[in-house]
Amino acid sequence: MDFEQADALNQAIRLLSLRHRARAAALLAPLGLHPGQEALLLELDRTGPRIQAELSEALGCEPPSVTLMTRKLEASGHIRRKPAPSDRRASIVELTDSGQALADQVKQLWCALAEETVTGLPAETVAELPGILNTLTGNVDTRAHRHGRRPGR
Amino acid sequence: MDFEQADALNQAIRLLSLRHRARAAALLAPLGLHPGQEALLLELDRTGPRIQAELSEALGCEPPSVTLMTRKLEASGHIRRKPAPSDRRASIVELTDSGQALADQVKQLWCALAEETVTGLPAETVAELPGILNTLTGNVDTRAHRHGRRPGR
DNA sequence: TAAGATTAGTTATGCAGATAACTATTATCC
DNA sequence: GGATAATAGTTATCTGCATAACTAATCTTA
Repeated sequence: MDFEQADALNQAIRLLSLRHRARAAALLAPLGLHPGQEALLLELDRTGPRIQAELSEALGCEPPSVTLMTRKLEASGHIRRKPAPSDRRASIVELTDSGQALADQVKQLWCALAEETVTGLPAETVAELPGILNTLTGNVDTRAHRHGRRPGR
Repeated sequence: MDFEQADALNQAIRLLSLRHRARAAALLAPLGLHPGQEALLLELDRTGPRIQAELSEALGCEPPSVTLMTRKLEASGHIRRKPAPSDRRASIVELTDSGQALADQVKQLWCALAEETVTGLPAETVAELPGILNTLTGNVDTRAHRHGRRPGR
């Protein structure tokens, strides 16, 4: 692959990251959320209470990041942490009522953001897009090989 | 669009951002670069000396970010700043010899990263990918409307 | 030309996310 | 059982990028 193509791709990914995150931030701000926190709420909404190590794995970020996210969401009353009965090292994270309500709002925003994002693309392309992006992610994922987890999808 | 699809898309973009950036960071680290800095070097390599305001526009990040990037790259000797003759507010940024050499190395890395990223995708999809991603970026770009610049592409 | 608006750049501060180094607990294996 | 390894979580510190507030220079215009 020549440099022109490579740069077009890498730069496109970089810019999409910046702009999609910025747009998400703008949409989440009225809810009092910063980008990244919504992922934790959605994950808890999807699968129920989890310990932080599982959240770290599911969100694709490192344990110290989860520590900070949970601390802030706990401080704002959207999640609760309680000790895991079977393992005194672990703490279980779950949504509070306010967190559940917030997650429901985020889900609506999330739909609006996704629709806005794919505006103007043919439905067929839209349908393929998550799979394509997951392939790209899996190709550059150095994380998947660390804990015996197989690459994305 | 229902939440499942929307979340699949938003999450895929978020994860691709994290992993592509992390992979870039791993590749750039041996050159002594942090992710983001390579974009500035490549831009200067592409178009020659620019003032910071132009770099801010081209890189898609805000002026204070450019201030910090240029300061660090100047400290490491890869770029040089000189006053603009026609505008005493502006400073012109250009590559040093070491910066030019570094940019050439980055260009090679960039090709390797792009090829790694699209592994396993059909060539036709790869060819369409930058355009698709730029469309997505343009759709969520709140920046383009600020300085009379038309969206993406 | 003098007043106001715009633009280039910086500083201060806040956030997300990373790694490194550490504690406390649990698992493994001789 | 007891030493060792692995795991859950935290703290400290680093990065990039953001906004807000500011200075200095240039442009506009009345």
